[in-house]
Order: sequence, then C-alpha cells, then structure tokens
Amino acid sequence: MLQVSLIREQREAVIAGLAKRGLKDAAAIIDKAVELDHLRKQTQQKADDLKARSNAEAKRIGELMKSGNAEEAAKLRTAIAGDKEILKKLEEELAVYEEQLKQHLYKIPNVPAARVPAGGGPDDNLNVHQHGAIPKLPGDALPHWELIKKYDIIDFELGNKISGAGFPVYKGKGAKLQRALISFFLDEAEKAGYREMMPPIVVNEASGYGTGQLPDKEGQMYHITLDNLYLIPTAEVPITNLYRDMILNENDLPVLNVGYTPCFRREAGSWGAHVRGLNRLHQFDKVEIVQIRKPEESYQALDEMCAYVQSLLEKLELPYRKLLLCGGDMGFNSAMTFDMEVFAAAQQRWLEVSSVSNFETYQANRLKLRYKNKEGKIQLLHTLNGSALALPRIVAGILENNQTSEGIKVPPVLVSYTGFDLIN
RNA sequence: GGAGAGAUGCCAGAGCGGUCGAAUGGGACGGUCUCGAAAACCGUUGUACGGGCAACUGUACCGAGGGUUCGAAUCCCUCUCUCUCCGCCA
Repeated sequence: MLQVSLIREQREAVIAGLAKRGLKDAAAIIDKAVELDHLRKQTQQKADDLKARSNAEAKRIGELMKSGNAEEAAKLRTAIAGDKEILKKLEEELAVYEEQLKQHLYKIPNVPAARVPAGGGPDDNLNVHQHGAIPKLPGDALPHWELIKKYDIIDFELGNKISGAGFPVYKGKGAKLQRALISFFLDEAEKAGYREMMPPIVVNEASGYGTGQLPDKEGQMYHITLDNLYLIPTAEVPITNLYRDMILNENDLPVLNVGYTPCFRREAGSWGAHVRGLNRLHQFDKVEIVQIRKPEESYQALDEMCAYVQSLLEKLELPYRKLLLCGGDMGFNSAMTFDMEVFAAAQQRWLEVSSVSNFETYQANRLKLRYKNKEGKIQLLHTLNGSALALPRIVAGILENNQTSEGIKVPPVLVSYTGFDLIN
C-alpha cells in the first residue's frame, strides 16, 4: 500500500504514474485519499486535545484525594462528566476515518517506476533482450502434452482421479526431472549468495495481507476455512512475511533468500485451449528468490536478479526473451517487473517462466518492514522477488525443444542431477 | 483431545488502581582508563500518529478486543497464542 505521505507530497507524480497503468480517475482517487487523511488528522487532533485535558484533570483529582480534599475532587468529577461521551464519539469517528483510509489505500496499485512504459496490455511490453536460437523442429514434432504421454512421465488422468484437473502426477523420469530441477535451482542460488529457506506452505490471514494477496485476490488462493489458513500461491508470501513487523539493523542487509515450495493457484475462470498441459496448473513447483534491500540499492538488485535468472535459462540452453512490462500488464503491487519467457518450439509460443519485480516500499509499508540506518533514522525497505524458476513451463520448453527421434535430451547441466541424459 | 500455568521494552525479569514509558539485571552502542584488549566506572538505548523551522511537545501502545473507574500494565469479560503434564501420533 502506498504511503499517505507520498501521496500528499508528490500528488502530481503519483497521478501521472498511476495513469501509466491505465487507471481512470487517478486524480480523484488520490484526492480522496488526501481528504480522508486530512479528516483523520483533524479528528485525531481533537481527540488528543480532549484526552490531554482529561489526563490532567484525573491527575488533579488524584492529588486532591491524596491531600484529603474530597469535596474539591467531587466537584471536579462532576465538571468533567460529559467529556467521556464526547471522547467516545471522537474515537468512533477516528476509527471510521482510519478504516476508510486503509480500505481506500488497499485499492490503489503501486506507482510504476519512471522507466516503465505506459500501456494497456501485453502488446505494450518492451522486448528488451533476447537470447538463444529458436529451434527448428521436424514437421512431426509434438507439443509437450503429447510427449508426456508418449514417454509416460507426467500423468494428468491419474491426477484427475485423485485430486482434480490441474494436479498432475509426475512419474519415473518425469518425477526425477522435477527433483533435479529443484536441486539445480537451489544449488545455483546458493552459489549466487542466497540463503535457502524452507517455509510452511500454508499461511495465516495476516501474511496474505502483508504481501498483498488479500484482500483483493482472495479468489486466487485455496482457503482452508476451518482453520482460516491459505495455501500459498508462491513462496514469496511466506518468505517475505518472515520479515513482517521488523526493524532490521543496517548490518542485517541485504537479505537474499531462496526457497523451493509447491505453489497452489485456483485460477478460477482462466482455463481454455491455450492453457493445455503444463501451461497452467493448480499445483506446481517453483523456486523463488527474495531480496530485501535499502531503497538506494533496489534497482541494482533488480538487475542482478534478472541477470541471475537469465543465467539459469542460458545454462539450461533454453531460448528466451526478456520483457519490461508496461504499466497495464504489471502486477498490482509492483513498481517494475521483468518477465522472462521461454520459447516452446512445438507450440510455437512464448511461455512466461519468471517474473522479477521490485515492489519498492509498497509491500514493506504493509509489512511494517523497516531498518535503522547509520543515523538512527528508521525507514521502509524495498522488497523484491523473482521466480528462479517456475518448473512446469521450463519442463514444457525442455520437452518440446529437445525432442529427437531417440527421445528427449536432458540439458547437460542437469545430467549430474537426473542420472540420465535421455528420456525415452 | 484433557488438565494446569503464562503473555510486560533487544533479552531476562519486577511492578499496593493515581506521580509507570514502566524498577533491576543482561546485551548493544558511546565514553573514561589502556600500547591494545579484558575488567571496572560513567552515559545512551522505544514505536506509531499529530503540532512545531527547531529545541521540544500532545496522544496512544505492557498479547488482541471490549468493560468498570475521575484515573487501568495493575480489576472484570471475551478471544488468540505460548509453555508444562497426560493422551494420540509422522
């Protein structure tokens, strides 16, 4: 959530930024926030003044009682009898303004960074980098959903039977390939300086609010209503929330964490022909990198995270492109996002395999994640995260691009993890 | 699941209903001493929201939310969580 102080002090810049997302009425929305904040302040001032008076009176009554002047004390007591009611009203009013302001702020997305292009959707994203040759497959090349059947490595029917659509069962070499990729990604991340974390994969409501999945994207998560817990849609949620309500010391920074978790997404209403096979699942595996940075370092960190993700794709020998997302295609919380897409040669489609974002202070403000700098001043940190990487579409790319008449070639870098170099 | 105990500042741990933002100890930080270090001694050590150029200042916060009271860390109610013992169990 945006800081009110930012909205107040940089009204024009905030409005201009939000306009890049295609947000209508940005000015009205911002002015509403300013107004609510103003009302909040006014009311608080009144309540504080009244409380200051009451405190002083109560103190005097105490002193009078002590010195045995009960009469005088009783007189004072009747004199301030009405204040309580007034105060109660003011406090109720204050609570209403605070709640309204909070709810209003929840609905305002993050302000895109200066470099982010304006735009309404995927067509306005900027292709900033492309790497690797597009494979030329023979005419009888198969999409991955055929290949997994041919080699019996991933089974949707079995998953369907025990769970439902979108919950595949990985079998034999298919299962081993998953395990190999997870290990490979974690080992690479550790080499790059990340600390491995293995968090719970269910989180409470507060965590959902902390990283911004709640209240808006409630329908995206599986909700365990009996215990009011949520299955995580990404490791970002538990790992970033580890730092909720914290004031870090300067020497705790930067924080570089990596975690593997299964991810669960309801994906309600988003099924169709283009999401066949592994393209979209309810449960999938992902390794996520999370950084917490001082504000002045966060964009350099974003570049480093992208470079790291790109290095993984290059080691796996997958052709990819890097997109700078436009305002309209970015996530609600993000200030700047790069997507990495792998070319799946049989489908002839680019598949998003990673999304690397800088949230600046947007999440930190909700999380109350701050640090104390050298001067002893406390300020919000920047949070960042990125997939490194999401497994299913990586697998789709490997299967489709590496198919040969003998079988599917395992990328050389993975062979020491899988123990085989051909799926046949 | 049953029984009991508890939740206070970075940590440990006090706290007769009024002067408690909160004793004391530890830690951390700064200083004195020292060639340097240890020890010892002295000092500092909150967060949020307001007001003020600032020094400073108002309010709130002792798990959360209500209540009693002129006044609550302290009394009452509800909730949450933690710990111990028993049961069950990977």
